[in-house]
Amino acid sequence: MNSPEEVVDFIYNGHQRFLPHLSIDCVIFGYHDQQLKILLIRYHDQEHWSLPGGYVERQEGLTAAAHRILSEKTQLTNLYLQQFYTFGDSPTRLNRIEIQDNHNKVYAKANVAIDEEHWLSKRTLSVGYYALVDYHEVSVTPEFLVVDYAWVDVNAVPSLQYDHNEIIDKALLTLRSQLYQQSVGYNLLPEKFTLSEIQALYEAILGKPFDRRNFRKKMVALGVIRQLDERRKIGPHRSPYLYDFNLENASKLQEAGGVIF
Amino acid sequence: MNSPEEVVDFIYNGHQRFLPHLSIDCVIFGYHDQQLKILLIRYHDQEHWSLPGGYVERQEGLTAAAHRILSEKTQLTNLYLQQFYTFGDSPTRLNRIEIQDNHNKVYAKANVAIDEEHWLSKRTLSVGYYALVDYHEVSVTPEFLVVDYAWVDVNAVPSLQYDHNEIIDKALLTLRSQLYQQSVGYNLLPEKFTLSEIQALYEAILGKPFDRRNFRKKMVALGVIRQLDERRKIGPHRSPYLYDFNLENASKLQEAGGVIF
DNA sequence: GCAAAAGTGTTGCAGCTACACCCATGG
DNA sequence: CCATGGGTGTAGCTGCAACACTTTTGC
Repeated sequence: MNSPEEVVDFIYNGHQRFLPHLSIDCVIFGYHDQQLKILLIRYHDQEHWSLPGGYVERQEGLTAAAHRILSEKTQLTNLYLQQFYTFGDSPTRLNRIEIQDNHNKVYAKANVAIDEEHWLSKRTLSVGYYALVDYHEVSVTPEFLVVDYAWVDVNAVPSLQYDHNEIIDKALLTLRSQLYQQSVGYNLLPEKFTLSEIQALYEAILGKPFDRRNFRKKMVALGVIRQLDERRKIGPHRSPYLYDFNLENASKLQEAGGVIF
Repeated sequence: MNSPEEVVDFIYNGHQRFLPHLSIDCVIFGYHDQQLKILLIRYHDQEHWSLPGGYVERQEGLTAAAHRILSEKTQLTNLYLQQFYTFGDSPTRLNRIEIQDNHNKVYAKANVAIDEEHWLSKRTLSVGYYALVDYHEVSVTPEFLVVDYAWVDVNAVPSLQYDHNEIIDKALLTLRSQLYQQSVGYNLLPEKFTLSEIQALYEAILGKPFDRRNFRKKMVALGVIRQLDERRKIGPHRSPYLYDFNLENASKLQEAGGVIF
């Protein structure tokens, strides 16, 4: 929604296009500067930041909706996207007055107001998806109601709107637990990378350091990555080997994963 | 809904009480006769069986709704209940005609019909919860529209309505992957049990046999169970020791679980 | 005494952790 | 030649899998 007209249309006609009472919230992970970051946005006249999100069209699959919303926000398609939980317990989700109030502050920018019977004033459940994106390829779409966006370190997330902090916590837990089953890094790193790079990524995600030698052995033994016959020049140091992801093996890991015995 | 009057009231006034477009489906696992079973129900004039489910009240938390629905169906409270996925992709969920048609067959028993604008004819997303219940304590409530119910072995689930087979598959995967983190067995076994009993349960859930000695070592080492200073008489055989669950340890396992490194 | 179930211990292997020294490169 | 980062191997430990014989009990 890039213009006041589109916002007004959304307010008055959105209920025909979208399902009420249900939204999708996206935890978009990007990796930059040795840090795992999350994309946050801030709506007009709102003190707290939010997760990017959207609504599901009436005849649209849930997964399709998540992909659409994400590509609307980041201009990226074909992302790694994973549903992790559906949130419907937080008291802030049930507080009509607060919800209506917040919406009205935001929509004031387009000179519209909603009353308590409006579909956007109602209680909303939210399906959480997390995405892994290449930080450098993201170009956040400037939306009319979004006055600011920022990539924040996962360890320094401010207090967010509604239950969005809880959503991020759960997303991180899920991401961590799936790190070795899915080829998570595939979407956060360039096609070819050095061992140090992927190790730094894993350290950022899991929040702890690893031993270089053991890390290499584990990743190669699991078949997650493959060493290439190629090195990269990196200034006044020895040239490190490049690696890439072994995607065939990843799908096998995925099938076997989860069940321990 | 135990009477035609309640059904009629639900049809005509349910939209005031419940959120539209959203349901909860429950995969209720019970354990009996060395088999892991699932509770299925069959609605009036429906060929296929279904999972028990229900709707979320407008001001009710999602988890609270799941508990309410489950206790309405089984008369049990305080169950182990776990959300595992939200389903909104299956084409059968988007096929209005089929949905309306099926509903009308069912509701014909109460002599009511719904048109395509009725809230129950609309596309519905479903939040999946799985529950673990003590098979013996369940007394399935006879509902007016439910003409039959059955406990079926997880390995012999018939073809179900909509995407309910997919829901069960995902529930089983989740249950299996959480087996050693959560004290899953706690809800499927009596308070005290023999090693053979819990081993048979784990074999039923994971679908493969284990070695008695290794199984005991693992369960005790993980701190999931504790051997008691008590035996049980079991006819013409040696009296086995009893065990119970070590719930304190379970919560620790849960925190550590998931993240591998 | 016999049939059925339960109790129990050891060995080998695989995979993880901990750990330190040398090499390559550019300035 | 030096500072920085990269490459590499081994030893010990833990945890898991494989495996068989003896004990208890009621009939």
